[in-house]
Amino acid sequence: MENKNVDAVASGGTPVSSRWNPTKEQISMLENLYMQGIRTPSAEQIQQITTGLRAFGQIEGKNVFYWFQNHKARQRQKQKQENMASANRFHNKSIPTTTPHPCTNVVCSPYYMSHGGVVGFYQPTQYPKVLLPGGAKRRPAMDKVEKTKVEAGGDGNEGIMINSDNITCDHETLTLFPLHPTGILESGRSSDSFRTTSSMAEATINTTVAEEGCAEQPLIDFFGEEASCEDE
Amino acid sequence: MENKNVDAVASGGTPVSSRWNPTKEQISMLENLYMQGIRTPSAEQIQQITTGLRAFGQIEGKNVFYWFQNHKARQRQKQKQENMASANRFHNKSIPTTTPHPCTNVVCSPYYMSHGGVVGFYQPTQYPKVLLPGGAKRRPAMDKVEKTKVEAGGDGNEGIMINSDNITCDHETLTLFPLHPTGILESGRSSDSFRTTSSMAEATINTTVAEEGCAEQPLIDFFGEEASCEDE
DNA sequence: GCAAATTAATGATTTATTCAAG
DNA sequence: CTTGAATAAATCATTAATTTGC
Repeated sequence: MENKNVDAVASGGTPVSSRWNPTKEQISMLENLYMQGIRTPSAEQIQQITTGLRAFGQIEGKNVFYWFQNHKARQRQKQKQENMASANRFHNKSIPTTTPHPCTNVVCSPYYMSHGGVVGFYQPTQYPKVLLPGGAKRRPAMDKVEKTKVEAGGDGNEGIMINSDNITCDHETLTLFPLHPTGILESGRSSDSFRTTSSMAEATINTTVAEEGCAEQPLIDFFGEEASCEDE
Repeated sequence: MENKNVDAVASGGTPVSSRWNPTKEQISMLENLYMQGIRTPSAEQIQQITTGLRAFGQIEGKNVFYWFQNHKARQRQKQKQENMASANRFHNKSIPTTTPHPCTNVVCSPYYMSHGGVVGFYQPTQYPKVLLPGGAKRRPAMDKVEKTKVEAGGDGNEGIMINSDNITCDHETLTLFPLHPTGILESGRSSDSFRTTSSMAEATINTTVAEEGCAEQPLIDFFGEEASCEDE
């Protein structure tokens, strides 16, 4: 009963599970990461998380990605329902089945981390919720700072920024999963224009194709040139 | 005047363009593909298209993915506006600023290809639009074709299926971009459970990291184990 | 004619919704 | 019913068109 997800690609070579079945440990760790404030992990983070969690069972990057997406969304809607319910308790009006515009400004959890870094497994009872007032944009980054010449010479301190909705991690050492407190990772600068979850859309398919050399490739090949199978 | 997008990574070494700037040829080809019915290319297709279009300039898989997403969405909303406008001309009622539910069932263009295959650059004047009746599901592709044992040995004829919303490409040889009519590609079996745009969420980051061996990796490393940098 | 300012297009992300497996 | 997976809608942000003042 422990080993919930059988490896699924066992003997026959045919995968018997079409979708990821997370292990207890995996879920626990993902939840922990979420608790630490990670809502939309960057590509690198996804990669790291995946690599880490792979020790506990079959997992891919997209699983991590989807997990965060879904968890965030569902936590939010749960929150929203709770909010609506409590508001309803106050006003005692019947909720119309088609919710008109139930204040969509509520975000889930900025979740200020404790200053030190290592947070571990502690469970906060409640996430601080913030109601953005009407005119609050979602991404405070670079509002209109002279677009034409951005690199004029400002502080080169944009750092990692984690980019989630409004995570305010103002220190650069984000200990994502300090099981061992020895992990002193220094989240260096990503040194690229990527910052958000461009983990998706990288179109890598390295799971599907790119398995057996050239023989599996020619699906489109619309140029009709001598399909050189060697991408680059 | 002609060469609109300069290479942008020319001499200085600093990339001055943060986002993809498609070439005229690239756009033309993408539009052509779209016209042929491709709306949500599969991972393999994205890969192929990207490889093909790379001959005309810097391009990545995610660019292709995003292009199709955006183009589809914007074609759709353009259609919707047109429909709304014409309906408005009939009824002569003031449009409420918040459109109630203006028949969202309209899809853009199934676009039956000509039987031969080679279509080339010809431009149809108008796309045949179809109105799905109410109960049309969104994903007709591979309704329940036993994912658990994909390669069991059934008819290896699932082909590419294009999987868009309701593209009805019932023949397997979809010449995507027959500049040279010599491209007789046989759309082989994809042989995996992937079919839709799982091109996203693959979390590959091979653009951002994975550039300089091990030194760039340790961002998360949450397990604190001897970060072996070799994923597998 | 040209560069700064403004607007329009559109590439890139995030969020919401939906489908279906377990 | 829960939740992984996928897609569509909404939104943000950057680049090209364009206008405008000189």
